[in-house]
Amino acid sequence: MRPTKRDELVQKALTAFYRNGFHATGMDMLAAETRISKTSMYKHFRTKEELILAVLRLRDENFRNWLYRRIEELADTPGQQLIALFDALEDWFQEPGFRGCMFIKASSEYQDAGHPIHRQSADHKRMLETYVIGLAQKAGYRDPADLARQLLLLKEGAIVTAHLGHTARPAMDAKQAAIALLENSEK
Amino acid sequence: MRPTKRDELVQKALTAFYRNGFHATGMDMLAAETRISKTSMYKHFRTKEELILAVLRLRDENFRNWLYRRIEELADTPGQQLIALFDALEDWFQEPGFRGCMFIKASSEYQDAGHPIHRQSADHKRMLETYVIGLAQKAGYRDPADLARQLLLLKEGAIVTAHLGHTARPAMDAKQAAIALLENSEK
DNA sequence: TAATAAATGTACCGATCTGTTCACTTTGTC
DNA sequence: GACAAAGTGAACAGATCGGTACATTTATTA
Repeated sequence: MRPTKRDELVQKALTAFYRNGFHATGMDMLAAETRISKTSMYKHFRTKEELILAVLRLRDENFRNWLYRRIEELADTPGQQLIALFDALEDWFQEPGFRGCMFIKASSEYQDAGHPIHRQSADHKRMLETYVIGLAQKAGYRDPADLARQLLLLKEGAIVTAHLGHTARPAMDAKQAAIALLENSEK
Repeated sequence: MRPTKRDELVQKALTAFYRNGFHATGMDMLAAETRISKTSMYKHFRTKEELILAVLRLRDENFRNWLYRRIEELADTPGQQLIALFDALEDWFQEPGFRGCMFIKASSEYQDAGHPIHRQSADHKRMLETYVIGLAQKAGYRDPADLARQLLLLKEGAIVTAHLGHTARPAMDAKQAAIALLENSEK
């Protein structure tokens, strides 16, 4: 189907929420910034929460697609791709508008474990975990899940540290640590 | 010296902000929850932001004191203490009210690099870094700063992952990774 | 006991919040 | 050109936002 006002709204809302936060971004402000009328917004989404959930779905799709492709560009073998993950992170951290992970932010503002926004954020992290476990399996490691979880701790740590410190350095710190972990892991 | 209303307010505000978030916790709600009148709150703090900054100061003091002591209880030598950090984290994750790192949340809701709340959150992380570098130095590692930054990435990653996944497991994942990193590091 | 400081309750301010209503204009399709 | 779908602007509701005003009560201390 053709891209329409709805997609345009979700895309622009993503930008606004990512830059300003969820609670801090009101629907009036959103209407002004996207130049889409409030009436129209509420015709597509019954509540702000539904809009946020749509934004998170788009973010998940965009981010994972980007990451997977970038990793494939950077490395050929699964073993090298596990390391290339951190080179991709560095690219991300160096982007001008980098403000950390949208899902960490979302789960920070909607903390209840049962809240749809919190659950959807957790889903995103689980999908990434599945992906990295897959790489570790293909690379032939004996405990791919353990290894993947450790690498992902480095990834999450690098994201929040890069955001708080306003530097891309954590990407390379994490990469060095990841290399050490891989060298230490049995096949 | 008896605890004053001011201290009581800051202490209770900490609990409320930690559980509900900063934007989502209004001053009226805060007054109701702490049973301290709004008038009184605004006599001690001119703005909500000033209150939040006081809350973060208290949190920093409480958390670092707790962490340092717990680590000293758990291990004697600097080398062992670097690992005990992750046992301490596990204790924290298992506490009933655990909701992640207050400073990550704060910097998530107040994202501008120059914002006082963001800066103060970054200060907290810097002080922790100084502490861990100190341990790595005393333990005799050749590149204590590099090692400390890597260990801290594991720590931050474990915190956000424990919060999102509602499990304490990331503490032990991080601990295993930390042990591997230490074994791999030259003295 | 009297003076003083600290805390209270309540009502209020203007602004903003999420969400709705309504009359009107644009757009795409047959 | 007719018609329906989609989008618009502006006003509005009821609640809440951060913050203030004021008169009253409670504690501390001389």
